[in-house]
Amino acid sequence: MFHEYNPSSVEAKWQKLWEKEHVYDFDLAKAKDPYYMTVMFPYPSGANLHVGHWFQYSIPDSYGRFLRMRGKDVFFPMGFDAFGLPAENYAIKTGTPPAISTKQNADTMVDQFKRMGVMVDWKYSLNTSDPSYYLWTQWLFLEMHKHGLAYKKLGNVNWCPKDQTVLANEQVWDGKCERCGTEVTQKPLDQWYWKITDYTQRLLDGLDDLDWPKKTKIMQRNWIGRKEGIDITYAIKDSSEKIVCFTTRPDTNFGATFIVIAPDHPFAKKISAEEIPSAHQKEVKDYAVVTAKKTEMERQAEGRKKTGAFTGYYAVNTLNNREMPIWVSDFVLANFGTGAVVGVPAHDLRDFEFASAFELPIIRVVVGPDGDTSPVTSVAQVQEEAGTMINSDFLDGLPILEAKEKMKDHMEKKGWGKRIVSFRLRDWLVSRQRYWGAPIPIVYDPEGNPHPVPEEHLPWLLPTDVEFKPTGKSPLTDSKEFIARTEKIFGKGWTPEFDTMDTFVCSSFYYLRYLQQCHGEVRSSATNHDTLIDKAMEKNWMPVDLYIGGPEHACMHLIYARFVMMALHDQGVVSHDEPFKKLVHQGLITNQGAKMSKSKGNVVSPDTFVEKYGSDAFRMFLMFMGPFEQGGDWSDTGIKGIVRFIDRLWKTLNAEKKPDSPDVKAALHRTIKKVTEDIEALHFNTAISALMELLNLIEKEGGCSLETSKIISILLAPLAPHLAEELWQLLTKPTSQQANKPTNFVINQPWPTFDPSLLQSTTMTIAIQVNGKVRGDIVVDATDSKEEILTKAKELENVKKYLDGATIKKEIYVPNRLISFVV
RNA sequence: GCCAUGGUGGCGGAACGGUAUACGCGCGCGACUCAAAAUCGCGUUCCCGCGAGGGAUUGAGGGUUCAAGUCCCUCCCAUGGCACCA
Repeated sequence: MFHEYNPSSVEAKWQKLWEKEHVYDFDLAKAKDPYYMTVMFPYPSGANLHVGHWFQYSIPDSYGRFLRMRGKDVFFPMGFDAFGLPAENYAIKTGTPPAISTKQNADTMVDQFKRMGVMVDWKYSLNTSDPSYYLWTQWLFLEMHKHGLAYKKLGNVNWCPKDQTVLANEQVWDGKCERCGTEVTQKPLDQWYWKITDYTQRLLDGLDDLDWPKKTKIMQRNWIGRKEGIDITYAIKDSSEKIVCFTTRPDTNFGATFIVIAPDHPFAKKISAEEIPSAHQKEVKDYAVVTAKKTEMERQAEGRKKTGAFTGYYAVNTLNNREMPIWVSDFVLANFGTGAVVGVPAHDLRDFEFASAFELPIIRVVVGPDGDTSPVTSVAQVQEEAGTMINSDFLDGLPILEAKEKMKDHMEKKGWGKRIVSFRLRDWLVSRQRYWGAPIPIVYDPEGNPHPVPEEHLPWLLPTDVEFKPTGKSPLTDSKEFIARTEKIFGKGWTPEFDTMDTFVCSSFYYLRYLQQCHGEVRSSATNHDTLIDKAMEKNWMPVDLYIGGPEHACMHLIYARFVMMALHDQGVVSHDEPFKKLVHQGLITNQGAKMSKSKGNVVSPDTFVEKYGSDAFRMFLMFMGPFEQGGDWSDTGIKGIVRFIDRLWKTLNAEKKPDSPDVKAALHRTIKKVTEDIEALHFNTAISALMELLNLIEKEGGCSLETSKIISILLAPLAPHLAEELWQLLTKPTSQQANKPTNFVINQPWPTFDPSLLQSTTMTIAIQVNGKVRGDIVVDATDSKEEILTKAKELENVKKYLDGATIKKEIYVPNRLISFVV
C-alpha cells in the first residue's frame, strides 16, 4: 500500500534537509561555468508575497534549476529594494520607523521565499536601506561628483503637493504623481542632477548588441529620442531681438508662414513686462497668465483646438524675405528645443491646425503622393513623411531627404543656421526631499558651498531623530543629531545636505553588490577592506546573463542602470559597460483583466493555495497558465488539473515496475527533447503538457520501468522541486550512507539526454489530402517507401471517391506528415 | 495621433507554411457508492446527418501557395508605452 502524496509535510521535510545539507549554498569564487541570473528585486511591502511575486520569482527559479542541472554554476541571488515612499507613508500614518517596518517585511518575505522553495543562497542577499549597502549608494554619488557627473541646478521641478516631494519628469504620469496620483505643480528648487545626457549617444548605440526584447529597445530609443535638425536664427523686423527655431524639416522652409513661441519664451516675457513695446502687450500677457494657470490635464482636455495671441512682431525668412507673424501659443513648450517653432502649415499637422484657427497663409512645398499640387485646404492633404519639393527655388524637384541636407548646407553656409543633434532624454534628478532614502553625502560650508563628505565618514548615516510628517522641507532638516554630527566633524556653521537620493540610484548598481556580499560579512570602506566590486569577480560574473523584470521599467530603471554601468566603466571601476546581456519581461498576472493592486482590492493571496496544494502545485499552475512572457488573467479553477497530475504521477511512479513498451520508450525520448527545448525557451506551459502526455501514455500502457521513472523525476525537478526530490529518493532507495549526501539530491543529477534514433515510432500516421482537403489517413511503417505509401493512399476508399474520373496533376509527399493530391 | 504587442472552442491555451483546436479546466454520460465527494472510463469546435460522411471555422476582407492561424496588403478591435517633443 502506498500512501497519498502529502505536499505540506514533504515540502517542509526537504526544505529543512536542503538547508541542513547546504544543497543550495553557493560559492562565487569556485564557479567554473558562471551563469548570473536575477530578477528585479522586490520592495518589502507590508503585504505578503502576492501571486505576481510567485509568478515573477518561482518561474525564473525553475529556469535556474534547469540550467544548474545542465552544468551551469547558476547564481540566483535575491535582495530587497527597501528605500522608498510606501514605508515613509506608512511611518507617517502609524509612527513606525521605516527601518523597523521594512526590516520586518523583508524578514517575512525571506520566510515566504523559503516556503516557495527557491534555490537562493541568502548569504548573498542585500537590502538597500542597510548602511552596509547605502554606503555604496553614497560612494557612487561621490564618484559621480568627482567626475563631474553630479551637479546642482536651480530650476522648475515637478512638485507633488500631497507627497511634498519632487518628481522626475519620468515619474510624472499624465500630469499626475506616479505614486499617489495627485496633480503635479511646478516649484523652483535647488537640486542635484546626474549627467545622463553625457551618455545619450552611447546609451543609444549600446542597444544594438543587447539580447533584449525588440519592443524594449524601441521604447528606449524613443525615450532617448535622438533628432537631427537645425537651429535657424530669424531676425525680427523693427527689433534687435532674434528668435531661434529648432526644426527637423528645414527642407520645407520655403513654406514657412509664421512663428510660434512659448508663452514663457524670453521674447514673450519681455513683451509682457513692457521691456519691448507692443500694441498687443495686453493679449500676450493675458495669454501667458491663462496658460500658467492651466494644468496639464486641462490642456489635454482641450485636445487639438489651437489657441494663441499675436505679438505684433514679424520675423523675416531670409530665404524669400517673407515676413512671418510671431505668435504665442501653449502648444509650444519653453523647455523643449528652443521654445520656438517655425510654422509650415502645409506639412505639419499642428501647424496646419494653428494656421486654420488664425487664418494664416498655407503654402504647399511638397507634392502629394498622387501628384497633387493643389493648395492644401484640409487635414487629409497635410503631407509629412515623403514627397518631392515644389515652390522651393533651388530645392524644386528634390526628394525631401535630399532637400533637407541641401537646405542645411545652404543655411550653414549663409550663417543662418547651425546643425544640431537634439535628444529628448534629460539629466537625472536624484535629489529627494524625503526621509527614507540614502542621505546625499554632501556638506555645506558656512558660505553655502557644497563639499563631498570624505569617504572615511561613509556610511553617512541616516539620522533617526526626525518627524516623518511632510512639511514641504526635507524631513532631515529636523534632526538635531544630523546637524550636530556635521558641525562636530566639519566645524561650526557647516550644514549637511538634507536631501536623500532617488531610489532608482539604489537599484542602478545592486547587481554589482550581490557579487560582493561575501558570506554575510559586512565590511565598510572606513576600514578600507571593501570596494564597490572586486575587479576579478566583476570580470568573471558581469554582465548579468539573464535579467528578468517587468516591462514598466523599460525607460527608467533600465536606462539608469546602463548609464551607471557606463560611467563606472569609464572611471575604471568595472570592465564591462553594459549591465544586462539578456533581458526578459515577465507578463502581468491580472485579476478579471485588471492589474492587481491594493487600491483596487483585487489582490489574490497565494497563501491559501500553497497551504492546501503545496508550493510545487502552485508554481506549476502559474507556469501552466500560459507563456512566461505573456502573463495571464488569474483564475483559481485550473489548479485542480495540476493537483490531479501530481497525484497521478505519484501513484504511477510508485507503482510496480514493468519493462517499457516500445511506444513508452519512444515517447520518453520525445518528452526529454521537448521538455528540454521548451524550458530553454521559457515555455514552461508546453513542457508541462508534454509530461502530462507522457504520463497519459504510461497509464494507458499500465506502467513503466524504474529507469524511466527516474528520468521523469529528474525532468520534473526544475518544475516541482519538492515532489521530484521525494520521488527521486524513493526510486533510488539510497542506503543510509548515501542518503543526504549532496550527490544524491535530484538537483545534482545530470539532465537526461535523448537518443535521436528512438524519437520515431515504428509506424506513423499520414494524412491524405485531395485538393487541399483532408479525406482520410493511413498508418504506414516507418520503413515504407514513397511509392508504397502513395499506392496505399490511393486505395483508401474515401480517397478513391475523389480521385475516380479525375487526372492527378500533382502528388506531393511530405515525409512523416501527409500526401496531397491535386486533381 | 505615433510606437509596440496581441485577437484561435464555453474558458486558460497548443500548433518547423503541412491532419487547427495538443495539454488542462469546465461540461455531459457511465462505473464505483445507500448517497455525495474523490477516483476511473467514454465523449466534448460549430452546423447537417441514426450512421458512414459532408460542410463551415483561427477578429473582417483580399492576395501568394498543391497547402496559410502562420507569409503579403487593407481594415476592425483589445492591451501596454509615449505624446501638442518642433
